Amino acid sequence: MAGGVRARRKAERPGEILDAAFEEFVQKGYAATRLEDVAARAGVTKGTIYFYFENKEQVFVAMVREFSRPLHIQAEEFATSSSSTAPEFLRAYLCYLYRILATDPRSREIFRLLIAEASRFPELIDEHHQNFMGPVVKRLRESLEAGAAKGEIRSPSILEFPELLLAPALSLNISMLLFSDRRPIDMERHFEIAVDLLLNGLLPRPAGDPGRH
Amino acid sequence: MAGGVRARRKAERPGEILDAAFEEFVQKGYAATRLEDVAARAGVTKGTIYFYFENKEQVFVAMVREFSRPLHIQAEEFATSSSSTAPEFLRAYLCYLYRILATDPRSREIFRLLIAEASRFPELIDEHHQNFMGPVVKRLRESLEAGAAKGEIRSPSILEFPELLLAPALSLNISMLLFSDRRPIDMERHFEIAVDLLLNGLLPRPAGDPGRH
Amino acid sequence: MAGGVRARRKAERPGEILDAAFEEFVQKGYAATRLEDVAARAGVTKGTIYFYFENKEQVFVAMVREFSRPLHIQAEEFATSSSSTAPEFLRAYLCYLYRILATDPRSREIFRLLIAEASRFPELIDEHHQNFMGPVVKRLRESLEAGAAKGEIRSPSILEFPELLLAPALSLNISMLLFSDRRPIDMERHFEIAVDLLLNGLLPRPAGDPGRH
Amino acid sequence: MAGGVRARRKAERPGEILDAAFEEFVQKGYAATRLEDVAARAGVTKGTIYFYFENKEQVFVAMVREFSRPLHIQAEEFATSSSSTAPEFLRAYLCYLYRILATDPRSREIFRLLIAEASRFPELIDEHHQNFMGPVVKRLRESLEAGAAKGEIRSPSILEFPELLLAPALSLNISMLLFSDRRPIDMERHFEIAVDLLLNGLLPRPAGDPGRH
DNA sequence: TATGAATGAGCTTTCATTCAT
DNA sequence: GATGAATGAAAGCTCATTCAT
Repeated sequence: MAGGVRARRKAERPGEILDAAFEEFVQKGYAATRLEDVAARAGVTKGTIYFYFENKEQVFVAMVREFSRPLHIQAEEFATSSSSTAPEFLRAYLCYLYRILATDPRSREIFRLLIAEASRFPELIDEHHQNFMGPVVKRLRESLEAGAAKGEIRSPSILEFPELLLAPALSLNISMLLFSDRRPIDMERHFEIAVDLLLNGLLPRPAGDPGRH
Repeated sequence: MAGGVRARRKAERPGEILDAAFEEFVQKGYAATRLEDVAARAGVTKGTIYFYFENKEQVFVAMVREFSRPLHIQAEEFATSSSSTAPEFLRAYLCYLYRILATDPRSREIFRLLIAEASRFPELIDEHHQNFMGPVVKRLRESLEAGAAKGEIRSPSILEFPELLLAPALSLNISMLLFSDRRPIDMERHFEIAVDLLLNGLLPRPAGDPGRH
Repeated sequence: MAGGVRARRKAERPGEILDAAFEEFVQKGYAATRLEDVAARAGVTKGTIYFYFENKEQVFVAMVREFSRPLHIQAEEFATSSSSTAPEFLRAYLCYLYRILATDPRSREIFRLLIAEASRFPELIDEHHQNFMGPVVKRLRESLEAGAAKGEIRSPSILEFPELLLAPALSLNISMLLFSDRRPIDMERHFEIAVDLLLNGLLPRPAGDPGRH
Repeated sequence: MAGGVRARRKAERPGEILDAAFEEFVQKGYAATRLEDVAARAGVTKGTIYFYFENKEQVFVAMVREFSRPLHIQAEEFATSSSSTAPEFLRAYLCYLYRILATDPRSREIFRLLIAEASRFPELIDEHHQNFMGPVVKRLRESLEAGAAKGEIRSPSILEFPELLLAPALSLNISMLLFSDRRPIDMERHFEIAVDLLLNGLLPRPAGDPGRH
């Protein structure tokens, strides 16, 4: 069919524009990105962008939403996933957070953009909080509560700030943003050490303490 | 004295401009800040800014340097401060980091700006790394090494990423950036819980383990 | 045809802008010309100029090139035109130079601009030298050489500075620049007298003087 | 005496400023010259210039007047100098014009500035015409007339445009402006050839040609 | 006299946005 | 649907000019 290719093209246009927008916004930030460069990268002209999106802000918002969706879905899935013992779950959970915040380039960059442009796009932050941070912290709290009830958690005060468990992954993300090319980081190792630190702490146990297997 | 008022004025002008620049850049980010607004806030006109600074970039750079100086001095002092036992030092150290990254408004905002504008001002990041991050991590590593030698540290692998100890403070900074007004945070409590988490970990000790008081 | 008017418009825009630029630059010089005035004269807005040209310098350069082209073409043609006897050719040649430098308003003004803005646009001078002055002087020298060989030229030392033959036309150009409106000049007459002066000199020959060795 | 140096300084200030202005205006042209650079070169500050001169225009005007004065005086002297035979006078005259227009750097540059900025400073052109061009052309015409009466001049029509005799010197000036660095010019030789060309012309005379109708 | 901080009008340049085709 | 020429509101920056000291 003659119109097939064209129709498919047409259906894909917005996505191609958002892909291009992602690259440009990540590279230069919101204000310094020119819609003309986005268009060029997407292989269209400026006018075409305005056919699909209201204005520059909406391109940014749509792009962030588009690239955040997988995160939101995963967060949702995690929130309803079957739990196991607290230590096991927490390990799996931290692993997931590392992937989102530090390992997977797409997610990592989206997070950076949110941090950098937070004050200009409060509604995006709200969405992110509602769709990602909220479920994640909620699920985290439930697990910690369950663990605390079973005596698997040493100090239940962590329930006041469950997001502290995100800190290492977040910290790694920021480090990569700041010192990106300057020194390579072994993320696998970073993860292992962070898990060990959070679960078992820095200080040794008194003699005779086997810790936990 | 005849020239007193004017001379004093003049000597203070650059500082007043940088104060105004701080407010504006923090509020709107680098690109969205208009130098005219900075001037108005400083009580001068555009031209005056160009009398003291080469261009917008240099205003930003000078401002970040100006507001980073206390940090750099503190970091240097810390790096040469007398140590005590590892647990004691680490607690004091985390307290210091909380003040820098989350509690003191000036330092906190400077840190955010560095994060947000990192890619546009790599030389500022380099400076910050050299003057703040570097000494801090160095001092941290030394303390951890000393502690490990004395058996005060459980797992010496933390020496591979001493900056993990910054993670809670950094995380709090980001949280306040993202969700600032949405919910108030008890930073004192956050600090206590983070210290407890890092030093003693999440998981309980087997029966008979007194941990450490 | 639907797109006709617009397409034609578009194709003509750069030319219209350069026409307007010519008028403004000639009237006020490079530095004192405002691109906004050029735009207004061309019936467009400032932004349109930047759609077709990189910046003010490039507008100037493009304009000079555009208006120099006919000169360069003519110079090239002259350089390859069939010669006749030296006196005949030189007369025709001086006539041509008068047209370029003094009579034709476009060429005359371009020459003035080159003189006035020479230090800011050395590359334009280079081009002009290569495309106009070069061929002209070359052709001139050939003719003088041929004439000298045939004994039609009295003193062959003119070959060291063939451009001396341009002097009257150049001088007239400058006079018109300096005293433009103040007194009208009969250019036809100026030409005749200059030709007579150059070809036959001021002084009478003594009786029986053959004028050549 | 303490005030001596200072008083002398003071008396010299305007001259020093004009010297500096000369260098800057010659180098960059009127519009592109910053009064601040003039001040710096003169070893004073911007404000000082405004103490001695009304504004930028007046600095330029005063400078041109200052540097034109020797020319005007010389022109006046020439206008009243004792004449000799036309050929002798004309040779001396052309020599003088070469010095003014091409050889002496100060005069040469002033002439260029007048050419370049003619349209912005018509009153300077008027002055120059009245004080220099006028007397020179007048004196020239008188000499030519005397020569013609004595039969020393071949074709009296030169009296219609006596300034044609300036053409070689003017042409050399422009050449040096346009192609200054590109090739060195032997000005002595240029002068000799120009004199020969003007006085005796390019073409040989047929035997028995009386040279005047 | 001389200074130089301060001004502000004015210029170049950018770019999101529009719209006739 | 898509184009890209055209717009015009900003914004950065310059610099002649002023004036309190």
